[in-house]
Amino acid sequence: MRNNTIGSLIWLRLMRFTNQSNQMSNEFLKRFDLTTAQFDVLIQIRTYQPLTQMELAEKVTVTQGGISRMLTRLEKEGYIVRKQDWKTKTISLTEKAEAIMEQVMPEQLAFQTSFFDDVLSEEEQKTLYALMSRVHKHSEKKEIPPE
Amino acid sequence: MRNNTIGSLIWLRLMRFTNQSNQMSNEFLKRFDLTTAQFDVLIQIRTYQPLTQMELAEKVTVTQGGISRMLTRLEKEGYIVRKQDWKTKTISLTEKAEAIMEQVMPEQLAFQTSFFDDVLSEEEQKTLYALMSRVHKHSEKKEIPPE
DNA sequence: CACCATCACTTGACTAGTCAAGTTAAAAAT
DNA sequence: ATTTTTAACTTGACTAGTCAAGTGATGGTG
Repeated sequence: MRNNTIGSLIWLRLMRFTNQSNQMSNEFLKRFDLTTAQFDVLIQIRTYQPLTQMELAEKVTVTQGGISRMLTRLEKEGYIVRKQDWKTKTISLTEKAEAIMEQVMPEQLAFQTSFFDDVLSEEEQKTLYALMSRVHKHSEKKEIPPE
Repeated sequence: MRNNTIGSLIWLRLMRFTNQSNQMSNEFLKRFDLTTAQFDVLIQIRTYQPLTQMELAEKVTVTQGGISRMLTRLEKEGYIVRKQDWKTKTISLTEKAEAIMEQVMPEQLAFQTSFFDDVLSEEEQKTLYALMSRVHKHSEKKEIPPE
């Protein structure tokens, strides 16, 4: 058996690229005292607030435990508030986070966009998006092969 | 300013997909008592052994510190050996790891490949690979915009 | 030959996440 | 009205990684 398929080459590229661009995004966001993961969570809260931890966890595809820890950090930094509301905790942004996001969002958008705008035409980007959408959607309903 | 560009949509898909498929890969590799990160490192060692930690770190795009920790774990599990050799540490696989890799490699290759083979034609996969290669290569020489 | 720089690696303090067991408060059942 | 169940969240023990300060052996220079 040969030890490479197109699929496995794509997989590797994808992993290395996301890893790399994630680090660069962290470096970029450092000027706002944010990490990529934090930005991602704050964006979701801003869009859907008020919401519960369960809902948020699902949106950012992290476990319950992961979101709990992340929110503890964000709360300590004064970006969000959680209030016990019935048996659920309702999350919303503070003024501080609201203000920061207003400033960061357009910059981060431009930063992300530049990874693609710099090297691909509009048409190519559409193709890439379409292909990745199909791959992603398929992966969501994929099952792990049995032992 | 609108809050989405094609680029940012691609970015999100890429992040979510790699995150998702990484978790699935971890689940898959559990039967061999390996994680995706460990498999990735072992593959590189197998291909280039004997090599130094610096070289390895670069191949898997992790920092010096990261590779040091990873190798400590792999050594504890008996997968690799490090021997002080001049002022460098030379890494190589143990028999145990060699045997496991022989078994895991084709399965993991098939697993990775299935993410794409299931939904894209050969032609589409080539297109996706070409586009991602360009994006990835560009990102490697990209600079973080100044403050 | 002693001293200092340098290179390869390690380590302490973090972020970010996983899983599984442990809380806690409201709902349902007896 | 007390007990049990359940849903939402937390936490302990890990993996995986970052950065920056700390080792330790090698090798050049005064």
